[in-house]
Amino acid sequence: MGENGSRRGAGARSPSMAQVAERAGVSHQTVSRVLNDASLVKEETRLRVLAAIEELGYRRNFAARLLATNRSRRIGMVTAHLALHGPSMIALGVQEAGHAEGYDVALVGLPDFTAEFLHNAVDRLLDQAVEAIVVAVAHRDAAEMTRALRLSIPVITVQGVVAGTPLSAGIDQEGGAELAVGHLLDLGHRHVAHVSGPADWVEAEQRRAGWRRAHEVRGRLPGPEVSGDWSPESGYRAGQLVADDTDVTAVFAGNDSMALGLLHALHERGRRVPEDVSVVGFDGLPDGSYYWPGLTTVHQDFSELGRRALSLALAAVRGEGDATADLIVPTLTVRASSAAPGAHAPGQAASNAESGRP
Amino acid sequence: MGENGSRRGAGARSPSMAQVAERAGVSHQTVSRVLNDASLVKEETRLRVLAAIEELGYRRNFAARLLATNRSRRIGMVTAHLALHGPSMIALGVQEAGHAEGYDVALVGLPDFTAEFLHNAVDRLLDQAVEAIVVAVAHRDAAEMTRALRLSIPVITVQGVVAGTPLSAGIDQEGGAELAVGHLLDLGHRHVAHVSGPADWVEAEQRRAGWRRAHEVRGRLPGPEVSGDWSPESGYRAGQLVADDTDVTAVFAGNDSMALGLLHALHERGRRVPEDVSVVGFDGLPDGSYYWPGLTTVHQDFSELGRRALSLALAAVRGEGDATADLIVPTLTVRASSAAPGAHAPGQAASNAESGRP
DNA sequence: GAGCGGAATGTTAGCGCTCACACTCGTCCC
DNA sequence: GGGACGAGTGTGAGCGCTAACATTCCGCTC
Repeated sequence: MGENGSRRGAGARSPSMAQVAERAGVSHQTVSRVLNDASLVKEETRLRVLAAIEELGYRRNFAARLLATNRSRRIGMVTAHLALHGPSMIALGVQEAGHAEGYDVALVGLPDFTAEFLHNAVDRLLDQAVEAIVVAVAHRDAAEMTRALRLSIPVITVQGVVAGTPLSAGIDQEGGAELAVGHLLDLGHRHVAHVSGPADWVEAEQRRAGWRRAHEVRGRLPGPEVSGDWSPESGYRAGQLVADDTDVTAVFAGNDSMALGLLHALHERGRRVPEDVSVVGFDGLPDGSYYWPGLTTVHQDFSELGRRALSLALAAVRGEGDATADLIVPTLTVRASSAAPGAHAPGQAASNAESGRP
Repeated sequence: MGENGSRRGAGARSPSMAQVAERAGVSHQTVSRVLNDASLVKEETRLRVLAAIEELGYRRNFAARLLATNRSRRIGMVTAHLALHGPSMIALGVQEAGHAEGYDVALVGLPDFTAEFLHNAVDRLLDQAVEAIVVAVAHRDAAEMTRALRLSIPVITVQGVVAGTPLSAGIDQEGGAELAVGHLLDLGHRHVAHVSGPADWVEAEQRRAGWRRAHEVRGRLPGPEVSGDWSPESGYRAGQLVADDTDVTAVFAGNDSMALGLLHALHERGRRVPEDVSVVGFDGLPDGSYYWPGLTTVHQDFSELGRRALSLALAAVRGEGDATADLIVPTLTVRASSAAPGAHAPGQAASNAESGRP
């Protein structure tokens, strides 16, 4: 019984090209042609084939196609901290841009950044025959570790990149930090304290450099530095120190999360923001404008970063050489958490200086 | 020149099983056996094959294997709002659990929830021959829309599920909400206001139901209700209304983000939290404990949810029927934002009632 | 009406793997 | 000492597709 012996495999096989061909009364190759370069097929035949495809609910078998062509049209992406704003936006950007180019993007999220996880992730992607891999891990070692794998496909790094590195796309961290700190200094603060990120992150180092540079170009000495680990908790601890030092009137936090913890500590110790202490963050988290008070921050365009990374990947796949994307210039979003030193609370507007929304 | 004519395909082909076989002096089938059920191969041969694999840097061709077996060992997952805490944690949970079971997880993030995007995403996954699809989209229509596709593979829904629906895993939203609101009522608040989520989200409805129920079982009438859309902005607007109504001493926000906006509005209007108004959220965002004041919230175990979804998927793939996972019971995390009505500010501890950390 | 050329289609041979089955050995038993 | 047996291995076909080549068909020219 039944029309098909289907002696092996798991689930029932879906209709094959041959079946479509039979139904349309043509050869399987004509079906293939319709699906690929329809140009050489007579319109009438084409329609007949298309109808057969429709009727059978045929869909091209990816595995067979890949086996025959050896081209997966798939890009791999590995990212740690998928739960964070930046990485997930980058991933989304890469995916969208990939789809627009007819590429599929295989995303692997690392539960944590270790050599082993990275190895596994890459392994998994290679199994999927990806044509290039985008690594969005900001750890200092990540880029090196990935290159150390000596893959035969292009590897694009994003985040934690040094300007000019081939096959990398990044955001100008130092410039962004300088922008933020300059803003505070120009408001009249004598110097600015810094809560830095972990030393083994390239970006932490770059933001720190921008902080120092902003002081330098104005002929000032930088304020005190406290080291954190990106977490709100570390920002909170830093805030406790800062709150006790009345010499500090402005703080540049290495990211928005630490700024959040910092604000918490300042409130707890009764220091007013921005009247007593101004705070500026980095990242542009969407929630930042609802922190108390609304957080002045440096906004990074992560989606754009993802898009650039993907186009680098494609260029490399097409053998167009190892290009580098220009660094993306971040922008400063001024809200209520930064003001001139000793400024009066400007009423309700204290909450958030952004126009339009709260 | 060269040892291989390699007349087609893109990049150079990697070594094949046949080449490994030749090098090891065995048949390709023996190599296959070593890779699969090593049991039937003599130890000595096995080692020889393994050595050849190592030397050649051989890796099994996934496409060929898939073509022959018709089993991809791949699960698809589609999620909207990948940038949000919940969805990304679920995705991570699914991925991890999948890997542990030897399955690969293909993740597609929807830039937005529309029928077209969903369609595309599913199409993409089908191309990859996934054996099941986990849909983590909480929109009311999502589950229906996905089922309407009449796929021949199992579809597991997660988020926005109704208890008892086959092939679904979820968190007890109503129970969680009841827990939160009960906490406020038991602190002595006469009634609790609610900032609800969008009406077309199942979860918004369920949390709302829990809010009502908590009042009901205590013989109270619920407080006023304001509708929001999950965003901090909508929470902020709701907060402006709540702040003007001194009758409101406690608010249950549909999620933590809205709670954040709500807090912002209350501060702006000079209403103290928790002395004048208590606030409780829902989600358990990691940042919540650093909001000002630390946010009492309902904590959901998203990773566990992801894990359960995956195991349902595997069970379905193995034809073990359309099971349902028990609803996960969320827990209440009490912090400084909730207190008895009219309570005095308990000094520094006001910031956060959690023990151990700030 | 033979011959030609290009458009349209068909035929065949793999891509690298797994599955089903065939085969070759020793070993053991009656 | 011949046959049964099982451990270990080899052989051939086929999964569904594409690439290269072969073939047919048709309208045209001279």
